Amino acid sequence: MDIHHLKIFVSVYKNKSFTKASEKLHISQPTISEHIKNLEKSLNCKLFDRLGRSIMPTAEADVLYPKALQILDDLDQIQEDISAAGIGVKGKLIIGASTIPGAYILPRMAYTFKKQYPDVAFEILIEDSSKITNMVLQHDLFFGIVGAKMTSEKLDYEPLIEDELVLVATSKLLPQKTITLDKLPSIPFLQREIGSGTRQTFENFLKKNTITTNTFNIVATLGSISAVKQAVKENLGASVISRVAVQEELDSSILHEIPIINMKMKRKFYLVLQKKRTLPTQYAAFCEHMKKKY
Amino acid sequence: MDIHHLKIFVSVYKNKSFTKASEKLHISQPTISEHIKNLEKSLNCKLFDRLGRSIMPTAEADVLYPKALQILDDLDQIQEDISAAGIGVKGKLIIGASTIPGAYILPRMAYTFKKQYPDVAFEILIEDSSKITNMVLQHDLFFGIVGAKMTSEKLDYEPLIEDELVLVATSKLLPQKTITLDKLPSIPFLQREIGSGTRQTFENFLKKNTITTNTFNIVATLGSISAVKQAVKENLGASVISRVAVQEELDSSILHEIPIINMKMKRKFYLVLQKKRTLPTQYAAFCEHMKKKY
DNA sequence: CCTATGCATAGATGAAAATTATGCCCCATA
DNA sequence: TATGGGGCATAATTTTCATCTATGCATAGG
Repeated sequence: MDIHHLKIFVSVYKNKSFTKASEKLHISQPTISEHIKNLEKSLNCKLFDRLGRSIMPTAEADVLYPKALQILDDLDQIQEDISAAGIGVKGKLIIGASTIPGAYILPRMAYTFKKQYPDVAFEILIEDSSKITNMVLQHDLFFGIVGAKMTSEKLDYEPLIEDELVLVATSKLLPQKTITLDKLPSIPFLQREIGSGTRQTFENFLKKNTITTNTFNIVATLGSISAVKQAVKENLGASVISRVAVQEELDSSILHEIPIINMKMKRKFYLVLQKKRTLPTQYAAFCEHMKKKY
Repeated sequence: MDIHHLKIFVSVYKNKSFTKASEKLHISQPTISEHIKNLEKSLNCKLFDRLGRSIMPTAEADVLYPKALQILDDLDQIQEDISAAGIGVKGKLIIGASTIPGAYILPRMAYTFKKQYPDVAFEILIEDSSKITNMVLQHDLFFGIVGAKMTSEKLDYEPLIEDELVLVATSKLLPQKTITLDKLPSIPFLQREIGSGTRQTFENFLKKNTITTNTFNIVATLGSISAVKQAVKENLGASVISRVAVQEELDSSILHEIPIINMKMKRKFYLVLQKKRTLPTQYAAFCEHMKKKY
């Protein structure tokens, strides 16, 4: 049984005539005869009594007719639904991000995006960059926002946000306006745990200047940005933190930034997605939204 | 869009692979590729991202999948429904009948039939034979039960019931056991109105014996069988009535039958239906039921 | 880097769908 | 009762399209 059979059957039933149906459908009358015959065979019943000059639907045809109409309607509906599927920006957005973008960038983005498209819901998954990237590779995520690039032919990286690691402290602890690299070991320092992206990035910058944190005066090692921030505020020491994570404290002068002479620790966050993957509408829209904002 | 496309799409979606789908469906992999491509074109959207070694359904595919499943299920359901349509004897039976069968034969038939098949409902339409027959010819009725045959190539007549016109009266009015034809004019007689099948049949029998009712002693002309019966019971006269219509009164000796010497007024009732018309199950079953009973 | 796996493409083949031509049946009309 | 036209069925031919085999190209895993 085939859609075409049903269409022909419906037209014959409506027009109560093979010939009229053939005219309506712009196909020849023998074709109609043939298809009705096949449909009757496949359903194993007679659908129309051929009375010579006219035809009469049988009881089976009366049963079939509304069901056939239903199916044809459903099919049309599918076409519409599929076309409409892409129109509205709505649905869930599951977005992977590493710590900084997940905590300090995405929430703001999500907020402004949701104002524009209220029918979206966000789910932000915070994991380290490599885990996020792997999830994108395994199609567990449509995209992620990460600080580290992984070399893979399958992935597209789009630079999204400029960030910078800055040395911060209270002005009480470090009243000076600037500092030189060689003075760093002399100040009490708060660091993140091993594996933290911020710590890794920082140590990479140090390595370029052939320095390690071994010589540093480490007051404490803390497991999160907010723990470090809290400790800095309480004068336990200075620390190197993403600017975006301490922007608020810098603006309100709770903390202050001490530029390190001859050292800019810029870094970028990237949108990572699979080159060949088709993005659902809401993801594509959010992607545009983010690019526009920066 | 075609059922076949949907089947293939569903299999690909389920198996997350063109090749696996092709194996399941016992068709070649290029065929699958081709069909998915066509489906994508007809829906004007991408359904799967081809990632080289694997595929991923797009958002549109996620929308399509449950709908496609639904349609396929509905189609299967149709097959079943049509097959099942003929199994149960149920539904409405609209049956045309002339007066005698409509009043004295069909109700009993309907009663016994409904005991066997409780899910049927009867509607008995009482009109004269020619009107019933025309309704059958115009497909307003599947069949009728009539006393008069009409010559038409389109119709099938099946003899159903033997009936007989009998002279009845109370034993008080006509105590004799038999009567001769020539004595009829001497007894008070109740007749039906012109146009009544019973009167016509009776007069036809008289005509064969070169008699008319002109010489009869007509006490009254009455418009229905029950009116005639009532009048006979009240000793207004004798009358000629279908045996089936007075069987009860004869059995209980309220009336008695006076055979007319050398005169048998047998007649038949026929089931009339269109040769080429397919009967719905309940009609076919009722037809068999009636033939078995007589 | 090589091989196996999986989808796409091209060309060939065959089945099915559509068409034209025609026949038969029924009905209406003269 | 004969005749013509309308309507479905059948037959033979053409066209279309689904399917196949062979092959190419890309990717993932060893």
